[in-house]
This record gives sequence, C-alpha cells and structure tokens, in this order.
Amino acid sequence: MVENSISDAASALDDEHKIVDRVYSAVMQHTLAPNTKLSESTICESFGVGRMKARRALLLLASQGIVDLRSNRGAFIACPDQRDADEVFEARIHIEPSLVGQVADRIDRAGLKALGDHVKMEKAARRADNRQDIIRLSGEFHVLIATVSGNKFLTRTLRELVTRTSLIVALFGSGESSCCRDDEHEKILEAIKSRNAGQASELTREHLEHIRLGLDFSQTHNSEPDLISLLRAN
Amino acid sequence: MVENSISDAASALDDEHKIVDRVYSAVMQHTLAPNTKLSESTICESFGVGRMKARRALLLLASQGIVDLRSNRGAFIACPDQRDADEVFEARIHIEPSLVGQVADRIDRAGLKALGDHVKMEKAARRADNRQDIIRLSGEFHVLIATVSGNKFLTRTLRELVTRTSLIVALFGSGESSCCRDDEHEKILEAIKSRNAGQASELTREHLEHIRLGLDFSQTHNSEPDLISLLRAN
DNA sequence: AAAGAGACAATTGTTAACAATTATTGTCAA
DNA sequence: TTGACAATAATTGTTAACAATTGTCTCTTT
Repeated sequence: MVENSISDAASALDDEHKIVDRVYSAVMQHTLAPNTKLSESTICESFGVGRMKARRALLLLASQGIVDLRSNRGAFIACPDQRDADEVFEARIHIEPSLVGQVADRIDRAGLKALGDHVKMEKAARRADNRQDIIRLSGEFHVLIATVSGNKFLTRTLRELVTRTSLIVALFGSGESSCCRDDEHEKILEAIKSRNAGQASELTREHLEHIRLGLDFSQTHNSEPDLISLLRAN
Repeated sequence: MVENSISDAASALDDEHKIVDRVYSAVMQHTLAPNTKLSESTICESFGVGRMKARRALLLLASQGIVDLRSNRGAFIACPDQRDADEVFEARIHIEPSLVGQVADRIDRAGLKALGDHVKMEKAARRADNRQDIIRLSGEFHVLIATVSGNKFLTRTLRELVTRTSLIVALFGSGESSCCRDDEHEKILEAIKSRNAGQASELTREHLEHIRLGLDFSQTHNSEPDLISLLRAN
C-alpha cells in the first residue's frame, strides 16, 4: 500500500492529464470536430472517472483554448474564427522561425535522430495514404522541434498553437492544403542538419505562410449564419 | 431575476478569474513570495467563495505555472530554479523582440498613448520610491506591449512569462537590478514612436539580456537551508 | 396546422458530508 | 535532553445528494 501510494498520487493528477492528452490527439487528427459537445457524462464513461476529474479536465482544456465552456450548457470543442486564426499564425510566425534557428545552432545527435525519424513517419503515413496520421504528424513535427530545443515552456506553447491550428485547418482548410506538404518539413530538417540557422528560420517562416495561404475564410463557418442561409434557400 | 442571470452567469466563471488575477498581481509586486502556501481555506475566506471555486482557481493557477500543486499537500507559489529561468528568458527573447518590432510597425495613436501613460506611471512610482508599484509596473510594461499588439494569445503568453520572471527576480534578483531600469522602457517607446522597428526590436533584446544579467544564481534558494541558517543565528 | 404555454427529462452547478493523507502535538523511554 | 512512537488535529481528495438551468415534448388554443 505504501508503494502504491506513489503511483496512486501520480495517477491522481495524471488522470486529468490523460483525458486532456486524448482530446488533444483527437483534435490533432480531426476526429473531434469544432463545436462538438463534450458532456461530463461522456467523459466519465469513456475514461471511467468521477465527475470531479471530468470537470477538472474540461477546465484544463478550456484554459488551453481547446474547449469552450458555456455556462449551464457544457463544454464544446473550440470554434476559432478568422480573427483567432490571424492571432495564431501571427504568434507562430513570431516564435517558430526564431526557435528553429536556435535549434539549428544547438541540436545534438539525439535531436537530429528524433526529427529524422519523425519525417520518416510522415512519409510512411503519406505513402499509406493514412489521412489521420498525415494530418496529426504534420502538426506534431512543429511540436517536436520545440521538444528537441529542450524548452518546456515553448513546447507547451507550441502544443497549444498547433492544436488551435488543427481546429483552424479543420474549419477553413481548402482541399489539398489541409496538411503540410511534407517536403517542406524535409527541407527544414536538411537546413537544420547543415547547421544553417538562417535558412532553417526562413524556410520555417515560408512554411507557415504556405499553411496560412491554404486557408479559405470566404465561406461562413459559424453556427447560425449557415442555418439562416439554408433556411432562405428553402 | 432574469436580468441578474446574465451577470450571475458571468461572475460564476469570473470568480475564479478574479482570484487568479489577485494572485497574479500579488506575485507581480512580490507580495506573495515563492513557496508560500495557498491553502484552500485561506482562499475561501479571502474571497468568500466555496471550496469548489477555490480549487478551480488553484488548478488554473497551476496550469499557468504560477502555482505548484502537490498531492495531498496543497498549493504553493512556484519556486523556479535556474533551468526554469533559462527557459523563460529564452522564450521571452524568442518572442518579445519580434513582437515589439511588429508593434513599432503597426501601432496606432491609442496604443502609443497607452504605452506613454504607462511609462509615466513608472516614472511616478520611481519618484515616489514605491517599490511594489515599480516592480509591478516594470513587468506589466511588457504585457502592455502585447496588449496593444491586439494579439490575445500572445498577451496571455507574455503575462505568464512575466509572472514567472517576477518569481525568478524575487528569488535570484541581486539588489539594484531587481527592477528594470525605466529608461530602457522609455528608449524602447521612443524607438516605437519613431517607427524604427529594427531599433525597437534590438533594444528589447538588450533589455531582456540586462534583466537576465542582473540575476545571481550562486546562492542556494531552497526552502530548508534558509530556515536552518536563520535558526543558527539565534 | 402552427404557435405558445406548461410539464417533464437531462445536464450542469453547488453544497455538504465522508474518506484519506499529512502535519502537529504529546508521551515515553533511553 | 533527545529521539522515536502514538494520538490528535488539520488539510486535502472524493463521493453523493441537492439545486438550478436548459432542452424537449406534449397539449392546448387560435
């Protein structure tokens, strides 16, 4: 019992973490669509936890902007609008090119292997035409760069930005552009390998701009206007 | 009753927000020292809320790294170490110079006034030798820059970084350097006013390096040794 | 048949009691 | 006096019941 107390104490806090992680993954591979309701009972049953932990997990998800808490209504997967999208890409363009440059300067052998393995996985997913993996791995490449930089704060920040980006792409991605072209990740990795910080940084900036340009905000993706126009069509 | 339902619903979520804000302010002006315990009962009494809201607020504070939750022990103001400090300054140097450059390019009249007013307040606090205000306003200048940029995500991120910086300075700040020299803020503002993005960016980078150089990690700032040496003095 | 009122069901928000763990105090023996 | 050990107090973690709000369905009325 004494020995278990350690793992019990850990799992006590990590139950919520596990829930957050699963929701995060589901959003990353577009399994959970924006505006999907996450009821407390659903989470309780899915993860076999009490209502308290479910609510704590939802609060954590809300604090990360993945979920939207509406009073007396429940929790819903966030539904970013164009303004949110602008903020996310603005933030990413402030952070990622600079971060990639630093990584190019300082990365060690283990880091290079991690990035190389990841790019290989991306390629494999693309060959297998596994859309869910493709889209998830594309996003996680950017988080992995933060991870190999060793900066936990930036890793968490990028994780949040990438998750929001996934929601944005789910809403406004136009066809092909829904996932990064993996050759861009490969080129960035090449620049890092050759320790060319300036080039790695610039390639990253361009890569982010490409993703941004692949978005189409012309369609209204709100909840109400769609219905209104639909009803008028009748 | 119907009218109140709106404000009630708002305050329902904003009770926690209010608590988080107050703790944030207290940390920013060094009223709450690292490792201080925040018991649930304390918060319940201080803010007149139930235990549920107190715990939600503590969870939010923990998710922002301001507070450290220890299982069955309670919540303690975070106690960053040198590694944490390195991460925070690394992140700030990735973000802030780039952000200030953008602000210099795009700021409008209202934004300039906000920054100007803030610098005046800093000067006034310095003249009045109000140490708490000096240290708080010094940190909030950096958050204000993110605010005038209009990017809510970066505002939240910087808020978190600045709060952690406040804890770091409280632990490792050596004498004078405990607060930014306000002339540096003034110079940055001048560069922004003159729309010189490059200079504003560079000044910001140097400013952050100056704060970092004012830290002294040689002393051990653990929890126990302090008390032991204090008692030995008796 | 459509609109609206009202009852019912389902979900979320809150409170309070209970359980478990940790911190503190007091006692006893060396 | 000091150390370990036991009992008590205080604090946190969890569960369950209750309250309040929202959504749905039916029934009435026009």
